[in-house]
Amino acid sequence: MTRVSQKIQPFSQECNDCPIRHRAVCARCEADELTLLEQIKYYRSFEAGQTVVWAGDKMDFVASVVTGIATLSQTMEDGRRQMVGLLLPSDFAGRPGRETSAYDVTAATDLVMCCFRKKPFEELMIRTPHIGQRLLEMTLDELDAAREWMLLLGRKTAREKIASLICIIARRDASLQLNASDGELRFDLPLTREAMSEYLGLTLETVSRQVSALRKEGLIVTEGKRQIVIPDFDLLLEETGDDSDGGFLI
Amino acid sequence: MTRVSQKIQPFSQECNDCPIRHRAVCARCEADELTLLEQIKYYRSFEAGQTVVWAGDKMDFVASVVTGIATLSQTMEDGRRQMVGLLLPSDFAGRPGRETSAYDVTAATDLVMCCFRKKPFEELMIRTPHIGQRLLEMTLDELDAAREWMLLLGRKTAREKIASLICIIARRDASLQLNASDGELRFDLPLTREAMSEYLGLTLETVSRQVSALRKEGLIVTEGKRQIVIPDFDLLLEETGDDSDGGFLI
DNA sequence: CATCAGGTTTGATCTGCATCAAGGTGTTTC
DNA sequence: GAAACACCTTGATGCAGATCAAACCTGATG
Repeated sequence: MTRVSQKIQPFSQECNDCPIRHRAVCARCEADELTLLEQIKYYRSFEAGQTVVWAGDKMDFVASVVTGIATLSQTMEDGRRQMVGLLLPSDFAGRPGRETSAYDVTAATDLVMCCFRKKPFEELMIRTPHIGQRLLEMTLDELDAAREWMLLLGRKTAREKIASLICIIARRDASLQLNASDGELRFDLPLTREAMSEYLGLTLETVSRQVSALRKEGLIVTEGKRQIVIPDFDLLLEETGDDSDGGFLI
Repeated sequence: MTRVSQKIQPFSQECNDCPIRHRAVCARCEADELTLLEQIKYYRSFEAGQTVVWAGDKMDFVASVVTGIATLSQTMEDGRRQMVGLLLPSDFAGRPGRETSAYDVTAATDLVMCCFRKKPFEELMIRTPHIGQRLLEMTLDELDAAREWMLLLGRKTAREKIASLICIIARRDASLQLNASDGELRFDLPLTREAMSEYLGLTLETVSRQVSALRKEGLIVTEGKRQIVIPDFDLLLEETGDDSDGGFLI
């Protein structure tokens, strides 16, 4: 049993529409709450590259990702960009109690989001406190992920950053698709080199070079454009600089 | 009126012991809730440099900073360290629902914390939902701060990092002490060069050089060891690389 | 007062990543 | 099928910040 499979916490796919992702139990989705959510929800689709909202724009909804990948980014006046959030299916976007978006929200791939109008959602939160509780849990998880990310940005080398990102995606992907066969791990890396560079605080040239380096050393195998195979997850994990156990759980 | 004073959101000093800091209204501290908190709280003092808990250690309390500064840091196997949280008076530490600390918690200065035993605190959270609500609000604020911090770590130059840190401390300090006289701003920078470097993802030599550079250019004035004067806050703000308005609020 | 220790500054040199530049690959469009 | 486009790779060069090293406070201790 490899370290990957140990760490995976599968959660029910059927709950993607629920604004609060469930890690395990779906029964907590009480019927009336779901009915209320039903009434205020609507779907929006975006093509890869499209912007969902710009930083500073009005954002009168909260949403959860159904399929695809969305990113949160900040931009400096001179154009330097840093990704600060990566939203995979079932992840939540938007902040109750805030009028405008603090970040650019962008579709990294084709994207479907399940949106809930903010006002009624906030009212629902007051009526059903366990939505707030779950939101708190999720926010604390995101904060932990952000702090792991800060370590990556502040202290890791380019090589370690790339290895870390691949491991993070692999884990998340595995936990979504439950395709973790021991040893080898195959998945889609659905980010462009540019998106990866924005995630990692590097330039896209450096990303390209380091990916090539890992490929040449056999730590990863690339098939076609975006498909990645990790022959030995533990071996790649050693390149991340992370503590070999404990580690992060994103 | 300078940008500093515009942004300051003073909150009552008397609420330091309350595990949830109040930004404005203190009246929400209902009497019975405070009584319950009274029963499960105790104080702990630490000297500058002491460790409160190590990452991975059992942490059976949550706490808020009464006086002094605490830091959260992560350490890599080879000793590289990155600060991921900076706790000033009234800030909250610890995560309900987690047994062990994910980070090293360290006293950056002499420190007094008001601790609450975790178990009863969690029970209290269930009984009084608005504690959870405020905790959610605070966690969202922390997440925003973490994301601002990620931009700093990933994209800013050493000079911009230093300027940003000084502005952040100045703002927080001003909001605590309400001593914001327009124009000039005087406060304590209570971090060693090493702590600053851990915050910023730099070496302490680089921190020292950049602080000297800002001093030579007159953007800051240092008095004695740790006292800092900012003659013109807006001028320093321009060195941070941040959007001149909007910006971050922590 | 001399010594010491923790923290700070400054200098010299090195290096990892950014920058600038050019070419490659696969996919869409007409 | 050729042109256009989006994305990726690789090479050459430069520089910001790391590293290594030494000296400099300043307050504490005997």
